[in-house]
Amino acid sequence: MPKPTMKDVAREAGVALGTVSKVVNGIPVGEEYRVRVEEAIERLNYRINSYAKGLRSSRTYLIAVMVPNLISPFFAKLVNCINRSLAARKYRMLLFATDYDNEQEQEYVYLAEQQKVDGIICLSYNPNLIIPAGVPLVSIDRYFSTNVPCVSSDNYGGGRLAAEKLVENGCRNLAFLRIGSKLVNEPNKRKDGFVSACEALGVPYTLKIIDDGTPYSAFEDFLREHLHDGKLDFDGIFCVTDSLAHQILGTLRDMELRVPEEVQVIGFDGVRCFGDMELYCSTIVQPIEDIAATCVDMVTEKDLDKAPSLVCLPVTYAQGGTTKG
Amino acid sequence: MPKPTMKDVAREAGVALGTVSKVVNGIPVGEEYRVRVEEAIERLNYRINSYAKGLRSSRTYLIAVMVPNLISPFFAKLVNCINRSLAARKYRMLLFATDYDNEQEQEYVYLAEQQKVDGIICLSYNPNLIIPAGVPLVSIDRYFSTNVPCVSSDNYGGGRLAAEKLVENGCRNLAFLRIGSKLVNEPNKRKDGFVSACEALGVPYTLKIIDDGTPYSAFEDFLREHLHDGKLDFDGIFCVTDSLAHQILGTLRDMELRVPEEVQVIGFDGVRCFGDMELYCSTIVQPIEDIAATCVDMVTEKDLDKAPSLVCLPVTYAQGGTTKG
DNA sequence: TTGTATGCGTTATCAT
DNA sequence: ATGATAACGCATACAA
Repeated sequence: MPKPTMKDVAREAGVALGTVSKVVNGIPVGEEYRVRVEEAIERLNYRINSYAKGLRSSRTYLIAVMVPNLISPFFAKLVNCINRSLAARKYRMLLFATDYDNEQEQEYVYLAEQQKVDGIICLSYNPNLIIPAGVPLVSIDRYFSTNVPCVSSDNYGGGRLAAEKLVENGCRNLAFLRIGSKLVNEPNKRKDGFVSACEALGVPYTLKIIDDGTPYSAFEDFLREHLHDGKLDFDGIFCVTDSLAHQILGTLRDMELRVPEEVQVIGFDGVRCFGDMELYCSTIVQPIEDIAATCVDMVTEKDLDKAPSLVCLPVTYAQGGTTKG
Repeated sequence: MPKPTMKDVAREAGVALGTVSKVVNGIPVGEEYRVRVEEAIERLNYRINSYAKGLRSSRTYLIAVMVPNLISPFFAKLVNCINRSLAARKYRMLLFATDYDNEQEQEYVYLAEQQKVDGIICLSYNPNLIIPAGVPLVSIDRYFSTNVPCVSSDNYGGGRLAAEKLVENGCRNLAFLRIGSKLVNEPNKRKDGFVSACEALGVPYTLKIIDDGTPYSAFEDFLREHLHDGKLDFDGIFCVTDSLAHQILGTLRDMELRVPEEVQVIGFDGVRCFGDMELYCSTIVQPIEDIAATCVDMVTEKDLDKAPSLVCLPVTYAQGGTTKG
């Protein structure tokens, strides 16, 4: 038994095809007709065919979401929140994990286009990503151009906040640690904010920025160079991500430096153990829910053109045990 | 400028519509024609409309994936792996997060059906889930019935392995800790395997199983009851998940019990910090990649009927610092 | 081997 | 307000 179509429902209900369509789409129709159609739908267990619908109308209620992966808890939670926001608006989500592969990302954008998605939410660091006209696209964390809205957290402010918190907690000599691709400029804003606050506060600081390919041991070497008689030159370290902070904490432990007594550490992201338990470290928390909600708002909005080209969401500080306060 | 259709390509290339369709679908066609069509496609930047295609043909290359959420690192990694396996076969993924809501799960199954997905991979603990005929569905971790293939890890074997490893490492008095819904029977297999191994090895054991609503402190109370003069009755604890093990480790630390010297702890899942760093604890590792690959294999296979109704994948033990070996 | 014509299930535009 | 009918873009059986 092939799946019933509107035609079958119409025959079953003894009404015309168009009437069924109206009932299905909530368009007003005679009370008696409506009931008959609804009963017929129930009896036949009819379900609308979204392909036929998508072909005819332009709305598909499908949004493509592109992220590097779901292994990283930050991305995972982001996608989780986006999924919820989307579901609340009756949108479905087509998910693409790009694994940071530029070619794949481009491929997926085209795929999304041919899937006739109503929009794309993408977190990509591909500098050359070609964005097809006609499909609303919202970018997370990466600014492409004025006509591609970007939503991100206030990385600059977060960097400032990190420095301020460290100083507030008594630190007098700071370090900023970062690893990652040179192409990605958002993390650099964290650095810029950090530097700006250090200078405003008149606190000395050191930057250690290593490239993506560089092994982690570069940081160990760096820290060891700054270790004299069991005492570290720095009493406050700001790491560009919680993940890095977590690694650094391990290294500090190996060096027998007590945290937060001798060195205080702040990360960035606000990632939690098992997704919802304790923080890994004191950190600057990204407002993931807000980012997700904002993206969904924008991408499902009719007029993406008149959307702001950059939305910067406020971050907050959270004490996670690796700072004094 | 509306998007070009096959008709436009045909006109541009000076061939018939059918010829374009053949070229697009890789059906042999005269060399000269093929080239002309491909050039026209390139010129017009034509992309096939998957809704029209989906309407016409029955394959949509869309698979629906349903999981409770992506916050839990286990689910996140699972979805990540499924996404990869799917992509490798040119399938797209429609993602639904159910938040353990039975009603939503049912709703999503219907949605998937109307989206004409080629199959559904679902991780649901809904005992009454109605599975529509006609859409291949593969279940993860939950056995529905013989005609719904289920793939899961060897929970029973994992339970055995945990007990064996603890005993192998010198434990003489074990405990099994579990929290969760009574409805979910897979974790009970972990318990059953654990019990079976304990009895085979002649090692005394205690079970502490609490209900989903119960606060975590029930475990703290339990442990404190078994603490005499700073010494715990148990020297080996098997926790039903890594997440629980993680919490228990915190409690043991508060009780000033040294791990693994005084008490050894084994979790279940094999979850890692930040998705890819160190383990949280010694653990029984679920073969997530294999589970994902198996699901994708089965759900994309033509004849799901002749698939085995239960595939049980082997787990492994991994030392994560909370056991002696 | 290439072209033509029909229909997939729906929506929307018409008359009625 | 309801019913008939023409697209939507593509695949395919059939004719050339």
